[in-house]
Amino acid sequence: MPLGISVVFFARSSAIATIKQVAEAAGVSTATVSRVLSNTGYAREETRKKVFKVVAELGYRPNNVARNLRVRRTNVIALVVADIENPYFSAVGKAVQDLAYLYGMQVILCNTDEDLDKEQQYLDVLKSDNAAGIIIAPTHQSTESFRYLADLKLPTVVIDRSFRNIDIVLNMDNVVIDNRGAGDALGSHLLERKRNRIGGIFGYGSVTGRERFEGVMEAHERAGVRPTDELFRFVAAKEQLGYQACLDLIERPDPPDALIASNGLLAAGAYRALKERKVDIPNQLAFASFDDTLWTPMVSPAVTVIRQPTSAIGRVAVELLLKRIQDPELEGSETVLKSELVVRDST
Amino acid sequence: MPLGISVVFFARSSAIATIKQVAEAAGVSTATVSRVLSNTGYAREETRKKVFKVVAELGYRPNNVARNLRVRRTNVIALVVADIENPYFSAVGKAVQDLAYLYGMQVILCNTDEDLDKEQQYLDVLKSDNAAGIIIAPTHQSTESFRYLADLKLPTVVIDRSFRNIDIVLNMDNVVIDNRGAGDALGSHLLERKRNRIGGIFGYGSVTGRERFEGVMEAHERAGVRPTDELFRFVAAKEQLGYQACLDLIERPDPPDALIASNGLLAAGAYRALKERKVDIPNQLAFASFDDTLWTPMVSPAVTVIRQPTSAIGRVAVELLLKRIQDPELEGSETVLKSELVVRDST
DNA sequence: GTGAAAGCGCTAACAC
DNA sequence: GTGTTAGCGCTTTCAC
Repeated sequence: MPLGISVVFFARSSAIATIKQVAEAAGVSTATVSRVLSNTGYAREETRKKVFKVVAELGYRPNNVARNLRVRRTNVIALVVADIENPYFSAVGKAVQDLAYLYGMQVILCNTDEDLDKEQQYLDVLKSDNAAGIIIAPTHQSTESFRYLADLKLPTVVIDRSFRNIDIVLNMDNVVIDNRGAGDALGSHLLERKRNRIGGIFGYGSVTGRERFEGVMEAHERAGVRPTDELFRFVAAKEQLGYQACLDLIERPDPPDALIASNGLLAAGAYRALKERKVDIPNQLAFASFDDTLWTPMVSPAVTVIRQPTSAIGRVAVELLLKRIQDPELEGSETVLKSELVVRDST
Repeated sequence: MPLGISVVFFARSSAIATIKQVAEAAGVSTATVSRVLSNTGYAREETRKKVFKVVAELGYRPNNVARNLRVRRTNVIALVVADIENPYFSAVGKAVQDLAYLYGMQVILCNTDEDLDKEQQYLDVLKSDNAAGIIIAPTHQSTESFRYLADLKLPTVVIDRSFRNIDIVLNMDNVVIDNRGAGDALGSHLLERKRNRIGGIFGYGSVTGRERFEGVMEAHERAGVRPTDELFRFVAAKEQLGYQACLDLIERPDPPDALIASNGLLAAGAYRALKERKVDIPNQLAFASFDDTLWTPMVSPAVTVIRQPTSAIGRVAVELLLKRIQDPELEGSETVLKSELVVRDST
C-alpha cells in the first residue's frame, strides 16, 4: 500500500528542541552537533553550516542542566552576605557581578541577615547545586563556623571579615581591609582634633567591628589618652540600632565629644539621631564613620569617613575565586586592600 | 584459597557520595533511598533509619543538578535589573530574595546596566539554565524587545516598567506604581506651592520616566499653568548625569524655581549640584524626587519624595511569579501599587 | 571527520 | 514496601 509507512513528525510547539532532534534534522550524530556547537574537535565546513542552520530553524538552545551534570561543574558562583541593601555589600555585589559576567559566570545572591542557620542552609544548598565557588562575608568568625565552611570543600573566598585568628588551616582566600589600621587612623584623626572623650558604635559579633574598635584603642594608647569604656557600644548592623545607641550616648550626663560608627548602616542611624536632637556637629560632637555611601558627602555637615575600596574588593574576590576554582588545592591567601580616610566637615 | 575473593572499597576521600553508594551501604536500592530522602512513598521505619544513618556517615548530599535534569525544572529564579547598586533595585532585590528563601527558591542576580545586548545575553543563559522564572525590569519597552522576552517562554513578571502600550498579548504579570498619578501628585504639590517654572530631570528611554513626566504635565494642565519645555531633560539613570543636567538647568539665565528628579540616582546627582552651587532650597528652588532612599530624610533640607513601596513590589512579584510557574498559561495581569508623597523641607 | 555508546546522578513508572 | 529499569540531555572516549 502506497500510504503504508508514512510518518509525520509534529514538533510539540512549546517543547524546546534537544540535541538529538538537531542531529536528526541535520543528518548527523549528536556527537557531531556537540562538537560543532562547543567548537571543539574537527568538523567539515559543510557539516558545521548544516548544523548551525538547523539550530537556527529549530530554535535550539543547549540545556545547561544536562551539560553541567555531564561535565560535573557549573558556572554559578554565590555571593553570601548579610544584606544586599547594605550599601557596602551592594557595591561589592555590583563589582562581583560585573566581573563574573565577563568571565561567563552567573551570580547567586544569598542574604543571611547575619543568621548562622540561614547561612548554613544556603551553604548546604549551594553544595547540592554544585556551585562553582562562593564569595562570603561569614556571619560568625568562630573556628566551628569556618570548619563548617571548609568541610563543604567548595572553592571559597572570604571577604570583609578576617580569619587570621582561626586555628585551623583553611584553603581559602581572604580579602579585607586593614580594619585595625583604619580604626587607628580614624581615632588618631579625632584625637588630633583634641577630642578626648571619644565614643563609638561598633558592629556586634563580627571580627571586623572588633578590629576597628581595637584600632581606635591603639590610637588612644599612642596618644596617651585613656579611652572611656562606657562610651563604646556593640550592636548589630541595623540603622535602628545605630539610632538607639547614639541616643543613649548623647543623653548621658557626660556625653562623648566625638563619635565613631563602624559601618554605613550604624552611621545612618546615628546621624539621624544627632540631627533629630539638633546636636551641633562638629563643635559639640565630632562624627565619623566607616563606609563612604551616597549620603555622607551630601549631608551638612558632610561626614568624615573611611572609604573602603568596594569595587576592588569585589574584583579581587572574583579573580581569586576563579583561580581557586581552577586549582582548589591552592594554599590560602590574604589580601589586605587599602582604605582611605576622607576628611570632611563633621570632624 | 581463603584470601581469594576479597574486595576492599576505599572511599575516595574528597569525592562526594552518590545515591548509589548510599544504597549499597544501606543494603537497599537507589529508589528506596530516593523515596526516603524526598519523603515520598512508603518505607519501613527500620529502612528509613538505616538510610538516614548511612547518609549521615557518608556525608551524602543530593546532587541537585542531576535532580533538576530528571525532574525538568530548577528552583532558581532570576532578578534582572539595571543596577543592584541603585537603592530602588537593591530594596526590591532584598524583598525578592527574602521571600524566595521562604519558598525554597534561589535568586540569580543579573545587572543589565540598561544594555539591551547584555540583557538578552542574560535571558538566553537563563533559558539554557532552565531558570524557573524571571523578574525583570526591562531595559527597553519596545514591542520587539517584549517579543524576545515572550519567546523565551519563561514564566515572567515585569516590574517597575509597564507594558500596557505593547500591542501583543503577553502572558506576563506586571507590577508597577501609578507613575503618571505620582508625577501628577508631585507636580501639583509644587504648583500649589506657587512654583510655575518647574523643571525636571527624567530617566531616558524608559516608559517609567516618560509616564512620570506626563503626570507632571497633567498637573500643569489642570492648574492652567503652561510648562516650560526647555526646563525638562531626559538622561540615563546615572548620578553623574543627574549632576550635569542639574547644573545645566540652574545656570540658565532663566532657571527653574522648582526641580523634579525622576529617580534616586538622578536625585542624588542633582542634589549634589544644588549643594555645590549653594542654591537656597526651597526659597530659590524647590526640589523633589522619586525614591525615598537613605539620604533623602538626612540632608538639610530634607527632600520631598514619592516613596515607592519597594518591599511590596518585590513580594508581590515573587507571589505572582510562583503562581505563574505553577501555571504558565495564566492570563497576564497588572498590579498597580500605591506610592506615597512624603513632604519634607525641600519644597 | 564522524558515529556509536556509555554514563553523569537522579526520579518515577512499573513490577513484584 | 521495595527493587529494576529507563531515561532526563548532554559530552566524551573510542572506533573507524
